[in-house]
Amino acid sequence: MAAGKKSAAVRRRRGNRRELLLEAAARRFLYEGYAAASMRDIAADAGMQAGSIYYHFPSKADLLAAVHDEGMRRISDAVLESLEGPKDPWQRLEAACIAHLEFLLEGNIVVQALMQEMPTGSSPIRTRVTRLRDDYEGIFIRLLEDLKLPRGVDLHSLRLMLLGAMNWSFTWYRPGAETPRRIARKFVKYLRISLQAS
Amino acid sequence: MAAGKKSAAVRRRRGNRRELLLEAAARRFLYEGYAAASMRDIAADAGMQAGSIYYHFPSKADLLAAVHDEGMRRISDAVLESLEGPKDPWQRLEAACIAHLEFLLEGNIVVQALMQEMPTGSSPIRTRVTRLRDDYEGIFIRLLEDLKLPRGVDLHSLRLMLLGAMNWSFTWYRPGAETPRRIARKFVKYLRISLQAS
DNA sequence: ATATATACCTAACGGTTGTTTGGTGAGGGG
DNA sequence: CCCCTCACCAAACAACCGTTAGGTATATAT
Repeated sequence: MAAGKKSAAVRRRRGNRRELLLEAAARRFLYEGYAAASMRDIAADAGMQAGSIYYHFPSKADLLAAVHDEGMRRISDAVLESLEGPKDPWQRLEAACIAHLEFLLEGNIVVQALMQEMPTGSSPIRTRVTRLRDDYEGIFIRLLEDLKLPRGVDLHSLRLMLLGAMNWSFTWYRPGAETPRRIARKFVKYLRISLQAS
Repeated sequence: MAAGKKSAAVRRRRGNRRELLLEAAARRFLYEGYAAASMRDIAADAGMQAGSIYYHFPSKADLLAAVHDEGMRRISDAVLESLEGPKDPWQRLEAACIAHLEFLLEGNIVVQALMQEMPTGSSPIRTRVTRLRDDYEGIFIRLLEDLKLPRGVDLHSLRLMLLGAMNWSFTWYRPGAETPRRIARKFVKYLRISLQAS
């Protein structure tokens, strides 16, 4: 069909520019924060005018939401892909943590922007982003369940502890020192020693 | 001396208003973020005009720095005070973690404002705040050293893991559920099982 | 060749921002 | 009584903000 062909070509062009905009926005949001990042600066980084952003996104808040959506999608894909290889439950947890930290600390800027700022207030945007985050963390809940830990171990607190330690590393990580892979391995090792002993 | 008497009275008046301003600023910074919080709103919360802030602080950035200074001072005092009782190293660590989490999750708004936003860029303000933070975390390094853990345990990573897990709890903690005290106890318990077993 | 949709640009709008300036009443010291 | 410092107020400043309206070049469809 000619109609389908055209549609695909148009989508490609639109998508390219849109993605450029998304990355520019992510970078500004990450380094300056949402409120301090101006639409004019974001547009300039993407090589366009401020008003042109509104062809792609209806508002600044929607732009932030789009960055969050895309970031969550990318890190989710990466973690799920890392789980395709290993079969042993502890190896699977380790693989997921490595993927999580590598994407968070060295991966795409869109993923890193997730750490800087949640959409504030109680807007519908915030609730949707929160749900995306919960879905993602659900992956780790299932991984912890598969470990068949002794009863009495609180999987809820455990997940919060592990993800908290990893996410906070975003605030102190510096590229020269320890790799994300080694950090992830260490955190999992500590937990493993702990919980197998009990 | 009459001069000394007057000076004290003046200082008291000045200090009271300044502190009110500091708490108003902390609340706005916490709930809206630094950039989104306007000097007019902060001033209104403290019952004064926007311009009057500049009698107490030379700029908005300095106001943020003052909030950080005060917050770090308060949580440091609280943690150090919690260490005056217990003698056993593990009990001391637990006491410090409880004090840390209680102040962070339920304590004064000035302390909570610490979690929202670090001063951005590479300004001298940021470096000073970073040093304050390092000093504070030094308390925990010393507590971990006192545990006399088996060699091979990386105290550096351990501190980052423990503090990371605790600090990140700020993002998911909700007042109705588990208390900060119980959360802190759980985190320390996990570590304790882990490291004594190895 | 004409029509149409896409992907922008230019220019402007009203509002808000951090900050400055000049003034002012209260209250204690001499 | 005067004076002076403290702790503010009122008003304005230029700059910048998110957003909108209207125009336009390009590429495709007919």
